[in-house]
Amino acid sequence: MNYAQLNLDRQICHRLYMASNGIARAYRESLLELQLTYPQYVVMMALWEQDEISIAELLKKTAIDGGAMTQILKKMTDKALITIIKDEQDKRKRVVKLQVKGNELRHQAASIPEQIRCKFPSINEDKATALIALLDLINQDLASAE
Amino acid sequence: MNYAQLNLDRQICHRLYMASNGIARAYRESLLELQLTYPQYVVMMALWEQDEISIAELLKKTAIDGGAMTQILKKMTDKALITIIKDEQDKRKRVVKLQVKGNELRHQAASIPEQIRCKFPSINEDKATALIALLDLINQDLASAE
DNA sequence: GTATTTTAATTTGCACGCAAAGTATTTGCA
DNA sequence: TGCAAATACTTTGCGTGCAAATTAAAATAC
Repeated sequence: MNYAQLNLDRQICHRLYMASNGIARAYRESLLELQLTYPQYVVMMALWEQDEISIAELLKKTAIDGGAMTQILKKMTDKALITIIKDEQDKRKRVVKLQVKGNELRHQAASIPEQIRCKFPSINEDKATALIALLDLINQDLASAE
Repeated sequence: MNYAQLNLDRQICHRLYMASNGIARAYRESLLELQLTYPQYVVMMALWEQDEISIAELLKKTAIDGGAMTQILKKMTDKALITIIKDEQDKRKRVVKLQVKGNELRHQAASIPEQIRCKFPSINEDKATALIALLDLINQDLASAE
């Protein structure tokens, strides 16, 4: 039996695992001053792009797990960053809305992307573009497999 | 204030987040029949490559968190895949050793890499090579930042 | 017009990832 | 020699990802 593939196999997925965890760690440091975790930051980014969207839309935009989202939104509500409004048209839906504090946080967050970029000096614009294209292929394969 | 970067920023890291979670999900399905989680599978792969290594070496090879490793090894010990031996030279160290059942599992695992590869038809050999090179840059940047 | 199915969201239980604190043991240095 | 620092691991508490079960409301079927 040929076991060589068991090594090859680890090449992409394990590197992806390390990179994903590592980047989340890199964010953690910068996000500490915003009192946000990385997934909470992703939710904020989604809301800064488009406010007052339903939880279902937020799940689609962020690719965060539904069960986790409930907890994440609860904590963000506790921090007075957002409020959750019942949709009167469709009573199953709930709409997430930024609070004043949530909008203000955007100013503080503005420097984060640059801080993160500095931590990856090897990734110039061309490499970033190439990496994005490759990751999109993976994510498309994943999406079409569902 | 320019908020455009908040979108750009998400491009790489969020795609990486989705890809990493998605690939782990893809493995979960195949690993179900082996009764292994993905991190447990990574530990097995490391041991199949080199048996009887210390926990510290295993941590280095797998990039798994130390606290998590203790729990993972405990579960793998319960499943009789491995045993943990005290190092007589250095009593702080513990050595992980495959049991018969752990070695046998290698046969079943041999088909996993091919199963996973089939789930990513867009990633041919060239693209895999390119992706690996880019991820290595990210991981190097992360490593040198510590 | 009621029953079935689908959709939206929450809850639960488990497995990590992570930081920080704790416990041994060993190393190194004064 | 003795004591502080480093190393190897474990423990704890929290946040999240995930699957599966649950609840509620809307859409669809019949």
